[in-house]
Order: sequence, then C-alpha cells, then structure tokens
Amino acid sequence: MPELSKNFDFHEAESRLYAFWESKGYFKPEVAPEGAESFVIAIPPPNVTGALHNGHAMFVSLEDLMIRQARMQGKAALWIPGTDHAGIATQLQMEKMLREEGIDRREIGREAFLERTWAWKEKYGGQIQNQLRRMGASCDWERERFTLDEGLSGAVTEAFVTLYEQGLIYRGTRLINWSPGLQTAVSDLEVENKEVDIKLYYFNYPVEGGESLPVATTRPETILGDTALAVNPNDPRYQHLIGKTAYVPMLNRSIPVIADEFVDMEFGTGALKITPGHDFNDYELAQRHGLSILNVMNKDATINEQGGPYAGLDRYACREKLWADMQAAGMTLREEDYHTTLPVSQRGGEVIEPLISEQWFVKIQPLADRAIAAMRNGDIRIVPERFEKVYFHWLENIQDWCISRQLWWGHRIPAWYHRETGEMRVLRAGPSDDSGLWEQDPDVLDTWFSSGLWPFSALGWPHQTPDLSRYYPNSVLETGYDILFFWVARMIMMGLWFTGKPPFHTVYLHGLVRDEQGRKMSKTLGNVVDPLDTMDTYSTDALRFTLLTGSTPGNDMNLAMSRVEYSRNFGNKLWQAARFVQSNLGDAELTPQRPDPTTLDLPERWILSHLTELVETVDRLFESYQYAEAGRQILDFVWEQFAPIYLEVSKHTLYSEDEAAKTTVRQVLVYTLDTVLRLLHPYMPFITEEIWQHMPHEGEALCVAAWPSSPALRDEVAETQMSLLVDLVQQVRLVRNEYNVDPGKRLHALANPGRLATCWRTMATSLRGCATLRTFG
RNA sequence: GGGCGCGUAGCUCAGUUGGUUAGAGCGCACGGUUCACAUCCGUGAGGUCAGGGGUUCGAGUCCCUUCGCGCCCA
Repeated sequence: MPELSKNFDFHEAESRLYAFWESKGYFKPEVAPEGAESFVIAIPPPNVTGALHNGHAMFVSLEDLMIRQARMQGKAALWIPGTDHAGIATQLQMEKMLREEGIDRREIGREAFLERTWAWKEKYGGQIQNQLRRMGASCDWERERFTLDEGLSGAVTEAFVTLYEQGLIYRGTRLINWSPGLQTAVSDLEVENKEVDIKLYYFNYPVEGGESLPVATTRPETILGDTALAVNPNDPRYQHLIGKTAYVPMLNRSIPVIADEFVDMEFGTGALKITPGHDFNDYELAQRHGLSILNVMNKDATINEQGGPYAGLDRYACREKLWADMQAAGMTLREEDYHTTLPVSQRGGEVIEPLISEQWFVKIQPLADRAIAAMRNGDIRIVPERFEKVYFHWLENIQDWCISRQLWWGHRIPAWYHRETGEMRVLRAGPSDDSGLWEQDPDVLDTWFSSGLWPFSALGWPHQTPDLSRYYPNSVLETGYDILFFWVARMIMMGLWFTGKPPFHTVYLHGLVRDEQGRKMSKTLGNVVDPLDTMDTYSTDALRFTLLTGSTPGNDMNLAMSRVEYSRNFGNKLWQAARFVQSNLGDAELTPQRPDPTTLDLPERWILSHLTELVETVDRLFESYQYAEAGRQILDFVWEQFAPIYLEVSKHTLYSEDEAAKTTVRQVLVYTLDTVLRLLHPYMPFITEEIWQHMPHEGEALCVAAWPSSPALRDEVAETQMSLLVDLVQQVRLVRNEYNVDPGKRLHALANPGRLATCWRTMATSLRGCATLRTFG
C-alpha cells in the first residue's frame, strides 16, 4: 500500500476521486443489490443559466450527505440531477445579451430568439453541473433532465390538458398582477411587498348638487379609472351622499356613491374611491356591487385612451400632471407623508400594477385540499416541524394560480384558436387538421408549473417507465425554506393529484447562507463569498463539513471563514492520524474487522467503548436529521479521544516488543479509523476515500462500503478507569505549568492508586509518555 | 394586524425528552522545534445564557411578559 503523503493534496485528489467514483458507476442506484429499498432525492434543479452560490453549496452538502449515507446503507440511492429553464430569469439574461449586441428581441422574433437561447444553453448551460461535481455531488448523471427537454415538456402538456379536462384549468379575464417591466402577468407569489415612504393625496371628489366628498389616495392616476365612491353606511358624515352621482375629476364621468361596510371610517377621510380595474380590494367590492370595471392602463403602464387627455402618459407622469391639473382646478386638499408597502416584482423590482387581463388559471382548491390532508395525516412531514403551520396557513388561504406568462422562453400553452371561428381547443398533440387556421396560444406557462411535476416527470411520467415505478415516490425533498410555497407545496399538490401518491415522505428545509455578520449576500453589498473560491482555498470537504455542522434545519447560517479553516484543519488532523496508523502497521495482513474483545487492554476497551457510543449516537442523530450535531460528535471523537489519547497511549505498545499486544493495537487502530472514515464519508467524501484507499480495507471504495454498525463494545468500567488516568495526566500538566517546569523536562511522580493499583501499573509507561514523566509509581 | 424565528464568551456558533461546575472554534495571554500533525500541542483569561415574573427539588432548556433584531403572511 503506498504511503500517505505528508499532507492531503486536495486539488489533485478531488477531481481524480470524483472521476473514479463516476466511472465506476457508484452514483447509480443499480450498484445496490436488486430489490434493495430505494432512497431517492430529486435535486432542486438550479437555473440553467446559474453559477454556483452558497445556497447551492448548502443543498448539495445536505443532499449528498443523505444520498451517500443511504448508499452505504445498501439502499438503491438515486439522486436525480437536472436544471430548470427558469423562464423569466433566463429570458431576461438572454435579452440583456442581445441588447449588448444592439438587438431587441422583438426585432428578431420569437423563433430566432428561442433558437439563440437554445444555442446559448447548449454552449454555456452546463457550467452549474460541473460545479456540482466539484462539490462532490454523487448524482446519477445519466438520468439528468432539463425542464424544457422533450420528456418533461410532454409531462407539462399532459398535466395541463388533464387539469383542463377536469375543469381545473380555465381561461379568464380577471384582475392580475402585471409586471410592466417584464411585460407579463405574474402570480401572487412573485410579488413582494416593499416598505416605502410616499405621499397620500387628499382631494375633494365633486358630487351632484355642488357637494363634494373628501377622498385620499396614494395613486392619483387611478382616479381616471374610478367607477364609484364608497362610504360606510354607518358614517353620519356622508349619509346624505349615498346614492348620489359623483363626477370623475377632469373627465367628468358620472359614477355612483355607494355604501359598504368594508369602508374604514377611521382611515383617511373615511371615504373611498373605487378603481376595480387597478386595485384588488376595489375589484372585489365592485363584484359585490355589480360596478363596472374600467381599465385605464396599457401593458407598459402608460395611460390608455380611457384616460382622455392623459392617454399616452406614463403612470407616474400622469400622476403628476393630473394632480397639477386638479390643483389648478381647486379640487385638491393636501398631501401627507405616508409610510406603506408597495407590491414590487420579485424579478424586476419595479412596482407591480394590478391590471385586468385575460390569463390562464388553475382552480387550485381541490388540489390544495389533498395537499393539506396529506400533511395532516402524516403522509408527509416537514423538518423542522414548525414549517407545517406555515404550509397549512398558505394552503388554507390559497388563491387560484395564474399560470400564463407573456414570455417566449418556456412551455407554450397547449391551446389553439381558430382564426375564423374563434373556437379554442386544448390538445395534447396540437390540431389534427393542417388547414393552417389554427394558431397556438402565444403564452408560456409559469416555470413553477413544470417544477411542480419534477419528482415524477423527471422519472418519465406520464409514461409508466421502470424508473417511475421503482423510484417514485421519492424519499426526501430537501430545499431552502424560501421556496416552500413556490415549489414544495406545488409539488405536493401536483404529485398527489396526478399520481395519487405523496411525492416524498419528508421535506427537509434548510436556511439561507448569510455572510459573517448575518447579512444577506448580495452583489451590491459586495459581501458575496464564492464557494468556488472557498473550495480552492480550503477544499471541498472543508466547505461541506462547515455547512453541515454549522447549521440547524430551517435556520439561517452565518458563514464564517474561520470555521471553514477549522474544518480544513480537522481534515488535516484526520490525515495525520491516518499517517500515524499507517506507518505503524508493520507487515502483518490486517483487515478492518471488529477486534476480538477478549484480547483487549484498558485503552483498547476504552476507545472501542467510545467508538460504540459514537456510532450509536450518530445513528440516532441521523434518524432525526441532526446532521450538524452528528458531525460535531465525530470531530470530537477524533480530536479529543482518538488522536490525542488513544494514539499516544498506543505508542507504548507499538514501540514495545510484545508482538501479540502490537497485533491487537494495530487491529484496534485499523478498525477504529475505518469506522470513523465511514461515518465521516458523507460529510467529507474526498479525504475519507483517499485515506481509506491507503489503509487495509475490504471492497473497492469507501463510497460503496457499508455504513458502520455498532461494535457493541460499550465498557463503562474502562471508561471510568481511563478517565481517571486522563485526569491524572491533566493534573500533572497543570502542576508543571504552575511551577513553570520546562515541558521537555522529565519528572518523577508518586501516586497512591489504592485499589486501582493494577490498572495503573499496566498504564505506567503510557502515562510517563503523556505527562513527560521519568518515573511513575 | 396575524404568525414564526433569533437574542448564550470580543466574533461565529453548539447545547431536542429540564439534571453535576453552560461547551467549541476564531481571536486574546503565557509556554512549547526529537520520534502522525505548527493546517500542531499544553495552560489560561473571558458568560447577570437579552430583561422581568412563574412552574419545579432543580430552568439556557417549559409557561407568561417586556425589549431588540429578522423573516413570512395580510
């Protein structure tokens, strides 16, 4: 067996070992015995345009840990890799690149745009996969999928048409969230609320008979779309105006004054202008009262012809001009500073405009009901549990899902319209007649519609493939809590609906990776830590171990480089311990078998007792997903017990002439190190594999070696006796320190061991070594 | 407005059925070059576990409350 080098050259080893594993097919579930229980994770598919960031590093570390442990347990472990076409994100990136060439996408048209995007994807879309490989991700790359590939597109069509046939997808004209920057509808979830300081504008709304009603608004431009005024029926101030006619400022359009209890008498002036075409509350109120709905805005948020003289103005320009005109007309009262939240686009950041528009929706309640039930009856659970409450709250108050997007990059909606008759058909295969009169809906689907199918579409659904029957349902779904609604809840809804089974039994949610001060990493703040740099400096194993031991489920983690450095140092400690073991094995043929308990002396009984405890603790912690604590326990064992105590004590025997004792100690060293390497492999796959290959081992690779079972060598007597000895060493060191004795100087020590005399006598030599004593007795 | 999380040493974090004297790393101070490791070893300083109240033989841990920070939902 070649000697271990003085230090671990991780740069060289990482790529070599990864290539070795992959070429051997270890990442494929087929390495497990036929009929083995399966363990399946579908990767949260990164954006195809993406580059590795710490969020990816976190999920890779966790999922690879789970997969590697399952593989070692003999399960058919399958981690399905893939990428997401990420509609909006990718299209924006492509548009930007075109702009840099001076091209507007509309100039080249849809076909050419898609062609270029595909070409770009083929050329550059692969970098994230290679970065996942660098992280050590043991995915089955032969099963890699892309959400826009043929199979998955088929799944999307099947899902869409099925829901349509079931009456759960409909097309309708409704008030939706419109992103003027992206020029598309977005779902509720893609709208974020941002706190802002703006103005609240007070003015007099003219009412018939020369009267007026004072009203306040934050968006004066919406006045143009008012179709009613509302007051609270119990408000004595405005009783006399109910039922009268008011006149829209500057347009003089007649609108009614109505009464509705919804109006808050305390807020503003206690009177409300109703703009059903541009406000969700007003829209509902208008439905209740049968008010007309007026749209005064174009898709680019300029005012349309309904705005009369203001037509063509941008919404904010209109706000100023209209207000100025009203001031000139003496209708305004005052402007107040006002703190509130505004809806902004998750992607573009611009203010979202509620707009009346014809879109496709999923009638989601029936799907949500099943998703609620599956969580309630325990078919699915979330780690940590508290997120179940969040999940229930969202599903119990869910709104229909707007799934159409006015983009080009995505799954085109499988609906066709007849140019002449206007007839619409929703079809799996497109119109059968080639009259050329059928035109496909130009819109594409929300990216999350296809991601929602991922756990089964990635396995071949709707076809009953062998993979689908073998690996669905998946086992665990691991991702960040920030996409619990976007992705997790939707996978559960879709999975239950289309397959009748929960797509996985456990959802593990991790937190955000923040910078050392707990700030979100962002390019503008300049505090982004590139995991590729971290791996270059400290190794992949160090980054993984840090992420895995530094975070608890559902909680954010502040990533401190000092911790990564410490993890790197831990790897070195393990490496050096392995070098010591290796260099003291002699010529004997050894295997990593459990040592024969009858041959063991105190130190051996002691270390194996702690090893027993470690294996059992790690197992228990793994079962409850406490990977951080488990990792720290392994580190503690190596750094507090195995290396500083057992290795030191073992020298006494190893450097002696007692061949039988030497064989026992070597056996214990090999066995203990082997067990530690197995436990640690899911955390630090590279360094553990490298050491393992250089130690006596059975089998081809640690990657596919068996997960350790408990040696069942707990020995409390040995633990107690040994800890007394360890204390003794510590006391001697303390005394030396206190009296400033040269650490190299050998001392004479006297002790009265009482009934521990025998035990102490056997240990005398070891103790002399640890405490640098000349004599001890 | 409703819900959730966090607050433990200067900094980053552990501490999951309540149980000895609250732990670790980094940093700091002091001391160490022979035989695995300076990516190391030894010794040490440093904490009203955010504040207050309660339950208990016993609370960092459970309950109530206040304050601060953050997140989600409306």
